[in-house]
Amino acid sequence: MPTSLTDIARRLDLSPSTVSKALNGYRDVSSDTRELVLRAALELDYQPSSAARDLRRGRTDRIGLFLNTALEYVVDYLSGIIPGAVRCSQECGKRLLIYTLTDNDPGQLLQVCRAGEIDGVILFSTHYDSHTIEALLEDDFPFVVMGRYIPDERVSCVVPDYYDGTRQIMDHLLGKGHRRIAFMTRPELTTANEARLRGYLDALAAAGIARDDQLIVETRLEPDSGVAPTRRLLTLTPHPTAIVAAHDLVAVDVINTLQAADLRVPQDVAVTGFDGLRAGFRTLPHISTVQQPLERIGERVVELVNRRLNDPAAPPLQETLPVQLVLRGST
Amino acid sequence: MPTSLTDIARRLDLSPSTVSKALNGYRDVSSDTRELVLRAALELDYQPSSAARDLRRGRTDRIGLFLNTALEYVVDYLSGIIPGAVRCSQECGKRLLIYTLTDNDPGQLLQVCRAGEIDGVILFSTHYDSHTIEALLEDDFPFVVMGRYIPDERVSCVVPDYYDGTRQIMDHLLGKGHRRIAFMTRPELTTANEARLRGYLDALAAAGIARDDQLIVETRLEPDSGVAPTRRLLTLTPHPTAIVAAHDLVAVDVINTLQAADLRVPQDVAVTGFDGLRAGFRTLPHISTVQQPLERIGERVVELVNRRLNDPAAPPLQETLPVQLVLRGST
DNA sequence: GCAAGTAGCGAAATCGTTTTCGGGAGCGCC
DNA sequence: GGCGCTCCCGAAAACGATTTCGCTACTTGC
Repeated sequence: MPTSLTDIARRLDLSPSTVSKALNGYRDVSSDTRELVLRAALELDYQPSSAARDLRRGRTDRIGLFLNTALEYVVDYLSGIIPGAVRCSQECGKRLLIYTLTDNDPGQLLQVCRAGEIDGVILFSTHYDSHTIEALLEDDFPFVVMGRYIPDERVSCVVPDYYDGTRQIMDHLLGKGHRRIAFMTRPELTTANEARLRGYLDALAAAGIARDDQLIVETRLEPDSGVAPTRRLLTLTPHPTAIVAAHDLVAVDVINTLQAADLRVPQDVAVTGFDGLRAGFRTLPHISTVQQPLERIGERVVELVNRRLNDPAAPPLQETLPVQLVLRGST
Repeated sequence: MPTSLTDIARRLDLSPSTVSKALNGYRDVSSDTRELVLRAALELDYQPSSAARDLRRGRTDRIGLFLNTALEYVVDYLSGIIPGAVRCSQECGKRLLIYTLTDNDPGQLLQVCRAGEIDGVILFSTHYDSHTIEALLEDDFPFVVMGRYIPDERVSCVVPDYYDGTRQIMDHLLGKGHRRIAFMTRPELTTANEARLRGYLDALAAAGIARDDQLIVETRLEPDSGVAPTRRLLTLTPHPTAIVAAHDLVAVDVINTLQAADLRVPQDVAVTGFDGLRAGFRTLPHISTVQQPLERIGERVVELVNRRLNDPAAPPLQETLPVQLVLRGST
């Protein structure tokens, strides 16, 4: 049995109210008793029951982030996001919790929110779950979507500039003289993929290069998902001289596959990634990529949730954060 | 305002007690009213307030896992552990929460435990924090240590067989004819490192090879931490023909460094990893390693916490799980 | 017809806080 | 001496669930 507030009260022959007020910095308690209370609390390792306190105050000062554990990509990405999110939530006096979904069941997210386990939630699903979002809106529950643009002015989101990032990559490759540039996209029709594809096509058009659908291939988020598409690209004659991968983890597969086929990177084929994950350093050469401001995304996403918590009437915000081309060895 | 139990009671003209009993499967409520209650709960999207319920029941059905976000290694390792832990905790009717420590402050862990936010906790710190463990023992708070053997019969832990794994690696390398085998250890004096070192030395002794301290080098857990030690090993004449890395992420660095020095893996130098992380697939060749039963570790660790929750008198258990040598291209 | 049992429900206590309200003591001021 | 004020403190009502206990009405058994 942990020590409770009444334990301290009994020990000092005070009322629970006074003890509570002493601990919470109310002014109507003498500095002498405050001193006594604080000392006793320290001695007894007192920690207020979070359940009781949450119940009474009607809030938890906790923010949840839901994680789909199935995907390696998610973990790498999150490890970049979390430091910023944690720091920011601490500054806001909140705690960041990561919930692990079993079977990626979005129903659990709604359960947790409705049960009041958390005050707000950060959505980072790899699939756009419109039902969940609709339910959260209906419940008027604070949430922010991360890494995915949601075309709905009622929902806040923080996304990197996919379009600009892709154009920067393309301009870089075109500047190096590449003309046959392959593009790897993902099968899902998200606004992110759409923005990247648009960046690719616009850049080609601006350079006066005709679109060649054979050079546009799909990859998934699973491990080794970049291998097969790369092999397919190599069967083309002439094969592309540059491959724009959907993200860094795919780029790793691409480079490994190319090197296994005795092609040199970047001399024979240049490769680019996206996101700026740490995986980009795990190949030789290191991967040229578009660095997302991961920490900053983490910060902003928590800030937006927090803003909404402090002011329920705060209007939703849709933020696009600038990205940066990082040239390493693969181009 | 989410719907509460009394909302349902008012709507159906019942008492809160009856509604609660209907929802919780008590038998002293007619099937008719039960039906009504369940229907109403569904219609109103009712979810019991977790704070109120936790407070009244004196438990939360939540298990916490504390994460030090600073280290890449931790994230990779955890992504292997989590699926098993999540599945098992769901089967036990618990939820697994990941807490993010700010500044890796162990005080926060005690706060969370004492506040009753969770019923039990899984410890996975990269530093052995004896004060935290002592405090948890004193509070009689359920916890299990993961991936680290704690020489104290009062604490439960689940660890892979570091000694056997290292011996398997060594026997494999010795069988291939290697005689100059370098060993990378970590600076901390943990039982895990000690077991690995012992495995290395015992294997050498069994093969009648003299210990050479120049071949034993230290690495840290940070990115690129394998680069410098590898370079140092290459200055030796003759340089080692095999390098036993502390874990897979270091092995990646080792391989990259070797290849950058125009040495072929495994023809010129063989390399082994440890743990069986996904990073082992991100090099060419893939890394020969010792596969930890990651999912199983996740399962067991949750099971041990759960066992302790169901039976407070259950004696602590210290489990060593078998590991498996996985040969890929790097040896 | 009566005692005993059962089914179905509600009243009320409880978990440990927070917060409002009021009250007594002490003081200064006119 | 009365009035108003400040300073401390405690009583008590919440928050929303769970759970014990008791009550009524009805059935059953003899």
